[in-house]
Amino acid sequence: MDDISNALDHGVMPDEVDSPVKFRFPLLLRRAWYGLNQAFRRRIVHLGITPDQYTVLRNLYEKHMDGLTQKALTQRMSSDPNTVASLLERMESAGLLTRKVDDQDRRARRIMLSADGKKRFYQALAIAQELQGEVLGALNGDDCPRFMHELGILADACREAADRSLKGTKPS
Amino acid sequence: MDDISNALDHGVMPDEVDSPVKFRFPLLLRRAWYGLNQAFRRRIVHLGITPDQYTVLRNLYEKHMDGLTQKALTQRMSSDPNTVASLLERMESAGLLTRKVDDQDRRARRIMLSADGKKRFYQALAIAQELQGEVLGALNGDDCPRFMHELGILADACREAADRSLKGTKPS
DNA sequence: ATCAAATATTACCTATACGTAATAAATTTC
DNA sequence: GAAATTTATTACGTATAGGTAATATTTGAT
Repeated sequence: MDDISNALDHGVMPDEVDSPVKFRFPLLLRRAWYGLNQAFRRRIVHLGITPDQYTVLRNLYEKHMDGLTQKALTQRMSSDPNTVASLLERMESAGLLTRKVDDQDRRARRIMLSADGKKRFYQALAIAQELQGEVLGALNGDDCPRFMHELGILADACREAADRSLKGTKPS
Repeated sequence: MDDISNALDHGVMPDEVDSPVKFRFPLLLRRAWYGLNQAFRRRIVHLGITPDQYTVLRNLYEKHMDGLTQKALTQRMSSDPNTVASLLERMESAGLLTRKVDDQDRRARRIMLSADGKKRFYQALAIAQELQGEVLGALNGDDCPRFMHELGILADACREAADRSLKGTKPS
């Protein structure tokens, strides 16, 4: 252990030298994600919903005819069943949506947008689009599609790494 | 209100048409961030630390001579004073670091890495670098620097939007 | 020097993230 | 076709995000 310790102590500051702060993926991702969320949260607080709740509303809106099960919503949100369950519980109490046992599969709950949820979604949608415009405006318009494509590749790589890390540490 | 409702109801599915899921910045960011965190969390759980705690350790390590105040750490982590306070409280209890009143400013607390914190940081660092390699490997090596540069621009834009959203909604 | 304004942190609260275990219903197996 | 397995959800616990208010200190203005 002291070998490593000593080596690093008077050696390089790992990743501080070969990857300056401005180019570290995790740091940049963190900054972007928290910044975007904070901005959005502050702009929709008067609507009585949070960024995550907006994400739920949006997913439900895009499937407003037949709704979604919690499982399906969990996947679309890149989230977790436990998180989604308590999130939906709060949203149901707030009257934003309804939950009823699914007809085909009585284990599942089918979630549906309420009229009030729909109304609040519309208001938040306009704010979200305005914010998205402000943020993406910082990037050269021509670079945007390629950037999003590459971010998608990295996002998939992250998810795959997470899945691999579940069972035998790294079963390839 | 029904105007908007009707317009959207048989009009386009906003952003579902003009921005397919695979190109929505917030969705991709969310997927990448949660995926990366989950992967890292699962790989370091045996060290008894979380991804956020690793971020603290790393920041302290890079300043291991004189430590950091909570305020400084908060900024470097793109985080929040409240969050950092409770995070450090847990880490101090776990023996990963020490907190003592700052000599120059007795309002502030100076945080310093403990020997054990340093040891666990080294172990997590190797895992972090391995993971980073796996994820970034999905991207063409030549595209990486430009991508990081653009992500940095967007991250800054997100933070600025958050700051603007604090006071008068959008004071420019 | 003294009182007001700014600042670092803590205390307390609600919303998430996510791990583990329990439950119930659907699916597979022998 | 009943038992074993898988799957959707809930229950419960710890960690983090971040808002508001209280506290202690430092700074700035008079």
